[in-house]
Amino acid sequence: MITTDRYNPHELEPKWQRYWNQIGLLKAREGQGGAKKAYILVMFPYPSGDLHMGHLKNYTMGDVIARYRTQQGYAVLHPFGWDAFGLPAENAALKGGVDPSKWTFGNIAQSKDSLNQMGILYDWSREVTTCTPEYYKWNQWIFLKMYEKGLAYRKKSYVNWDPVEQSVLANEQVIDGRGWRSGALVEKRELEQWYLKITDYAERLLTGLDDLNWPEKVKAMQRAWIGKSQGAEFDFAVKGSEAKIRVYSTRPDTIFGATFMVLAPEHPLVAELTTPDKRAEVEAYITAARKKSEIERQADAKEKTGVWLGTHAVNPANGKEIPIWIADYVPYGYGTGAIMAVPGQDQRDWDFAKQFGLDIVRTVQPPVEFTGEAFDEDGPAINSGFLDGLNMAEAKQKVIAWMEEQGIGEGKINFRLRDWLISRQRYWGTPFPIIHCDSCGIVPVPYEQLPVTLPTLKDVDDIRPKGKSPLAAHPEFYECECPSCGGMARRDTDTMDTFIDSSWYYLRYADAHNEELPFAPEKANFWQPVDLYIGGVEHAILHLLYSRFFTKFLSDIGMVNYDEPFKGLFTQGMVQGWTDVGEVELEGDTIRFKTADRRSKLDILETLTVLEAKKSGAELREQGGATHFWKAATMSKSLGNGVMVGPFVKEQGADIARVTILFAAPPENEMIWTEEGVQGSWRFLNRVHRMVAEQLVELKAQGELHNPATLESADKALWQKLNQTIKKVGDDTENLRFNTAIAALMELINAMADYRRENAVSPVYRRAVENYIQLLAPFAPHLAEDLWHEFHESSVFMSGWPTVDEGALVTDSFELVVQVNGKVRGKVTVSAKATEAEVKAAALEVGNVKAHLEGKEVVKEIYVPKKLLNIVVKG
RNA sequence: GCGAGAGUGGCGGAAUGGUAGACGCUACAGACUUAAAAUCUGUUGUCCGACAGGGCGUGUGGGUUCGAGUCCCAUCUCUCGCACCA
Repeated sequence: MITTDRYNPHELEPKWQRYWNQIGLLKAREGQGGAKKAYILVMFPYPSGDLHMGHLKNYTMGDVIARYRTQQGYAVLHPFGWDAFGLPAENAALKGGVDPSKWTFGNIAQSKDSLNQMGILYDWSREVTTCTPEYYKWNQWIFLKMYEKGLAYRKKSYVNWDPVEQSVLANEQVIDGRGWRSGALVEKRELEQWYLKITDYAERLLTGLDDLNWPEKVKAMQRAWIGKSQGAEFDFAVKGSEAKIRVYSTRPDTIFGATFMVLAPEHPLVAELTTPDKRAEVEAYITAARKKSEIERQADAKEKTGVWLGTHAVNPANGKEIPIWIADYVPYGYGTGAIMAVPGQDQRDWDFAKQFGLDIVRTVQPPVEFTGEAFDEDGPAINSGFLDGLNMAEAKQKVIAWMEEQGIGEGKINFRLRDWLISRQRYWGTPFPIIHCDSCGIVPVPYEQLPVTLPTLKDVDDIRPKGKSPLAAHPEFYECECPSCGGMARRDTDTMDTFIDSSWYYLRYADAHNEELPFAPEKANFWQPVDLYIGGVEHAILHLLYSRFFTKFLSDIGMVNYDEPFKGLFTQGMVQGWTDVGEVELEGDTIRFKTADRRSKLDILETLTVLEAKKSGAELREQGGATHFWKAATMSKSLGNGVMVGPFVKEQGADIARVTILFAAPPENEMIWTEEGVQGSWRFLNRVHRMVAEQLVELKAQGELHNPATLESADKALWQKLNQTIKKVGDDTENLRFNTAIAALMELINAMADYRRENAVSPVYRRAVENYIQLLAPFAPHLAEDLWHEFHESSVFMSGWPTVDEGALVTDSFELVVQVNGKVRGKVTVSAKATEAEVKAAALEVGNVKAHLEGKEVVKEIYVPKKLLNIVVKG
């Protein structure tokens, strides 16, 4: 019941939130709605406590779609959970001595509160928290299944070591040579660790991308990461040795131009191929290379380093002896860790050859105008014996056939993707269900003994990083009986990468409380695949690739009948807030910062000109007699520029926040949260509120709208505008174009206000008001529900989605645009029934058109029915 | 260097090859008010013009077309991602 003329969100919002809980709105029910199901998923977060508007954008978008689909009568699954294992909980424990579990659940409660206050509805009965044994038991189960299939294995190898986290990292977690979380320079260490054989799925992970409704950018990133290349693998004989050096090349056609060879410093043949007089130099180089960080290795690609081993290989194509070098520009992990260097066709080899005075032979003829160094494009082969004259494709084919005939090599496809290293030397994660037994070796924990539970932390000091697993300090955890021989044995004390947790959580939602299996296949199959997955683009490779891998594996063992988890993906833009970067002083045209903290976080130079500042979107503001530098920046805890959900909702309202987020910009763009934007949302919702509140009595007194087809003039126009809006809001919501959907609603309320200036409340107006509330409901659910209950007993979300009266979209007159030579010269309203000749006649009557035709010869007329007439004249 | 995408008012942004700038913000003017806020009305790309109307206008240069923000070619700038992977 509307008790006041004022729109009072903080009074009505809690009321309807309680109501939705009561009626179980958005509780997922398999089979409801016939065959129509919608699985709407947002990437589950790490539970970090209080939320700000930046956190809320994707949840709001998901909620809009979930509510929209509910209104349409779909069976909707809109679940939520917590990616709860991970470092911050350990850090909090180290800092404050809090138990990681307590800390995590405290944060979850706070975050949940923020979500509820925003009116974001989930089926909380399916909530998933990854740090609970009920969940991670199934990480262990899946791991054991992979172990059985040979997809989980142990390997000793050079791994990425994060010296700050004191743990190893997967390749995907090393960004620009630094740990993705700590930002520390990653070192190489040789360790034995658990790996998952994601490389077995490389081809399927690549081809599966084609049919996905994902942003092209994300697909491109995954393709690049998988990095498929076609070429050949073949042997070079070593002079005076039995050893053969195997190389991989995508350009085997250039083999005649191979004038030297390069091995990666870690290559196992290096020692054997080094002559005694070179040994000291070579060993020094290897030691130096190992110490070098990735950053240093990449620092200046032009500046090549390397050492000749003192020996020669034989080019199998022309029998020439070519020197063997080692250099760190050849990565050991890719291909065979050795290359044939063809400086004529490869710039890196060219640079290396120039640096060390090695031979350069072109084997592809560049065009005459070519002025570059190495020529890596197509052209006729030269200096290449039996390949001469052939183009690249022909030469490749021929040389591979020749290699196979000679028995020295064959065609080969290579991937850049490496196996996934999943061991972590951390406490707060899933223990490996593996036992090491001196007599039996590696023994998997039997399924019936799962879960292997994480021991309670006794001493905070255990998790202080010291390079070995904290669980090794817990004999009560690792001491065990070997399931195979019954003797004394030791559990694996590492924990799993937290990305394991997020690789299948979307399947657990389908059956969150199953105690027999990770999920029942038939339940997963009902909901899968996810129809719309919303999250940040920062997960374009890591999480999305791992999840696809897991789904393909689970599909292979018959757990699901889909092998792509996320049919639709949407990557939302960030929310920025105005940020006080710090106090500055002005010297003429130059701004100089007095503080560095936020300035350096935002990568802003210490001094810059006023013009540069303006160009970057910054503003100078006077406050308390000092000048401060303000700039929009992504909301974050560390910058302190987040608009917090709790206080905002209390003072302004959840619907206002939702509309502000949705209307400000297209959802894939970043948006800047501003006070003006909030004002605009308030004005809009207030108008909607008044539209009902101020004429409630008249609205309720109206009868049903019976025969829309007989409407006249203003009524007819309103009916048409209403139906156009129903169509537009529906289409836009389908396509996640919330900003234009809300713009259409604003247009309609403008049209309705115009109608009321000249007309009394009428049945068609009442229908428009009711449909308006239904269209508004996904975006501003509290207000819509409140207004809806003025007219109806049940929820607006159970009221259906308004259908478009196609007949209303057909007009009986239209505005014809008249152009002369493509320029608009007039407009005239014409009956829809008018013939083309009548339309033209009407157009020629327009005064301004007449003037432009004066004394000219009409050459041509183009008529676009019901829209436009273009008269082409000459003279 | 390679890949993906984007350049439109003072700002965020709209425009199935067919009226460029919807909708909102800002600003200005007016109404209401003792006053302010809120609200309502109007104006708001730019230049000429009192109006009618006209010229110019979607990064730049070409092209296709009766007609181009949209399609094609070239070019510049920006954002994001990848980057010694042969």
